[in-house]
Amino acid sequence: MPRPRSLSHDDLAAAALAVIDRDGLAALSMRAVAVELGMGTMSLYRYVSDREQLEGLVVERVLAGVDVSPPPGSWTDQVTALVERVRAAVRVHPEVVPLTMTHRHTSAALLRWTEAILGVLAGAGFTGRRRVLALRALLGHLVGSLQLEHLGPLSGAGTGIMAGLPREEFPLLAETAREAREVPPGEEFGQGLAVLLAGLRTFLAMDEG
Amino acid sequence: MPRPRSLSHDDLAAAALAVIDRDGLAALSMRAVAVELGMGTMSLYRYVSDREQLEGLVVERVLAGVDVSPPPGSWTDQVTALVERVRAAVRVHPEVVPLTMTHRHTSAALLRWTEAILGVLAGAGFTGRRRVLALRALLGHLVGSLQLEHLGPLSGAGTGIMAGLPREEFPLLAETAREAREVPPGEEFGQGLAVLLAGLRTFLAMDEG
DNA sequence: CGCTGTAGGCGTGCGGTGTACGCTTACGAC
DNA sequence: GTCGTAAGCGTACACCGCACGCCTACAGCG
Repeated sequence: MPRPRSLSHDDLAAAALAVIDRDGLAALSMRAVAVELGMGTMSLYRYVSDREQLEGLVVERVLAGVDVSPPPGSWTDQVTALVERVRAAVRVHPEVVPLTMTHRHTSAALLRWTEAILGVLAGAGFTGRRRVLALRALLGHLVGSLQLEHLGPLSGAGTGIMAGLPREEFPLLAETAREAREVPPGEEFGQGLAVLLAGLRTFLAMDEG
Repeated sequence: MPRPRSLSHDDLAAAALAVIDRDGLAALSMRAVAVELGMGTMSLYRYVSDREQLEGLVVERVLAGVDVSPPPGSWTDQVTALVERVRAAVRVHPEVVPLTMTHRHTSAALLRWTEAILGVLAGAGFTGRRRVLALRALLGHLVGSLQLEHLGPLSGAGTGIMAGLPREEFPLLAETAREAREVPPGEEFGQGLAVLLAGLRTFLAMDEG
């Protein structure tokens, strides 16, 4: 009976995401989001109990569009597609990567995605503890790659520094870093995933044979 | 000729680490470290130009003790040992995990470690781009596993929530989460690494054959 | 011994953060 | 038209990193 809400949770998330995309994750603050929405800072707390919860809404918004239906193909193709879709969704907003780490376990979208991955793994013959470890390994690769790519891409400054390291002390590192500068992020991620899947396939074969 | 320094960089790092271990990473502040050292907040800036640099010192201290000499054995055994040593060093101070992510590329200890890993990979026959991708995959697994373990261990609350999910909507997730609660973190990490190494081995064989 | 210059240590203050609390005000139902 | 509820906001507090300037302990020198 009192006045109706003028904003939805998704409006909040969109405003926060706009701040992040424009000014970076460090610029995300309750005040900044309030300005973005044209309202007072404390008004946000009518919709959200916490900065924490607002961050969760942002993550949810980023991940909400991910299609969790496995495409036709082998189980490795299906896993690859599902993992690549998450990566693609996150890469559109690189600055939210740290948030996806923190709020990983509260995202409904990610729960649905995990269920889909588990479905593929189960269909491939992974059961019990093997399935737990397979999921965890895939998740580890996804998280690790996103993190590495975000705060130290192969083409970035860190690699440049390594490439210029004294060759007598770090011969391999210097050479490898020079090589690394020419590896595009997509290939890095994809090949790493392929290695992991090859390993999982041998484990599966061990189990069956 | 003026009065001598009364603190070393390592003293600062030790004090900061004490704060982190006692009160958590969120409690790390220049003021808290100063209190820990029994001095004024601004005195810290005689030793350190920045909070950023102080964090770097903490990471360096945590990683400094890691032995980078590969043990005898196969190349996979050597890689496993080196990776496990970093994991062991970081696990002593779980709260610094996020810092190790951020300051990864500025740590001298980690550079030496990377050089050692590359030495093992080179000895095993990895060259050029293959070596880049192998290193990156290993680093991805290390980072991802540390991150996952830190903010969502299999035995933690998140897994418990998943285990209690509605079975009609998330049948596999609920079942897998129940199974996951009994997987110790060490096994999770070790098996994931084993899978990755199995994959790398097949890639190496492909290259040779 | 006393002087002197360097650099260690510290106090204050500024602009930022998240958010607790209480007020005003718009609105739907009677 | 009146009333109750909840939306929206202003103020205030405790915390943060850090710029700036002051005071002072000390090593080297005459």
